[in-house]
Amino acid sequence: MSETATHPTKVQLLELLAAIGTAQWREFAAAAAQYGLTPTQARVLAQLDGPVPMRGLAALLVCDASNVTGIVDRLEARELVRREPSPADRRVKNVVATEAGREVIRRVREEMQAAHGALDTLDETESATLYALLARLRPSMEKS
Amino acid sequence: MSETATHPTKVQLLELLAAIGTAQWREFAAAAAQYGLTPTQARVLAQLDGPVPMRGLAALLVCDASNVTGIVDRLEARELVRREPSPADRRVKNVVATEAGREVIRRVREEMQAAHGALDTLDETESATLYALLARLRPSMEKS
DNA sequence: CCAGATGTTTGATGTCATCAAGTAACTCGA
DNA sequence: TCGAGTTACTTGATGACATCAAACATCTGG
Repeated sequence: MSETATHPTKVQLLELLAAIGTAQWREFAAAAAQYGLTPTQARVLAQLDGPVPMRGLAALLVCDASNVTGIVDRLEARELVRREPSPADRRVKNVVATEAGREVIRRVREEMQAAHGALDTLDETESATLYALLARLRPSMEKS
Repeated sequence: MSETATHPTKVQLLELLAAIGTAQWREFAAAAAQYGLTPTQARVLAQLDGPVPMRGLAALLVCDASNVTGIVDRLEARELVRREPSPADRRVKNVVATEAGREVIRRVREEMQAAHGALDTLDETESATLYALLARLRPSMEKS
């Protein structure tokens, strides 16, 4: 392990971010799996605070709309989600989490937090600093 | 938008980390796609500094060994990778990046760095601080 | 030397991803 | 108002990943 605590290179920072990112993704996948969900299904469920049209889910997941059909089909088959027609636009189907769906995603979230005990070792100043620095890395998502 | 810059909650930090993680993953996927690689293929290629047995790749990817067979098949079909028998153990096949494979992954890495201009806005003190804080979040990955 | 463990592949199956095409419904201008 | 164009969703074809179970060759230890 190298001694670069004082001046990490850009590459080192990128790699560290990537390592943390994949670790977190695996934790999320594991938590979802405990409830028989794929990561993608859990991700969809997590977006459903209110009714969301299929098209909106595709935008959130950054994927083709036709993909969402199948994902919601599987969630619906397990009664975690419901399609209901939009009153405003008969083309649109709004996806809504059922009570069971909300319960499942609530538990997944709980486990994610429990898994991250490391965050508890940061004091308030440190977490504020970390948050501020990370916020500057958050992409605004301009076009390429 | 809430006013919690001074004291972000654990949940907010987790969400910010997740947002950055998925953004980075998408950038990686986009960079890989420019060379006709799937994210997984690029990830495998990135691991191949030296010869790595199939089993080792499965461990790095945290997936079933049988999965690696197909991934390496596709990379090998495009001459980005080669299987060579291990001299030490005739069961083992070592995967090695070809010259073309090394070149491709080098370019993917370059684009990743270019994409992250945001990192350049951190001065040395800031990046050192960020690195130190993130390092404390890096999981040691004990068993469950 | 033989029983068990290990490394790789194959085959079956399921989920996620794309694209192309089709249907229904909305919108807007002529 | 009517019709062309856009939008929302689904279906079908195809391909990459992911798992598991099973087969096979090879190593390893007693």
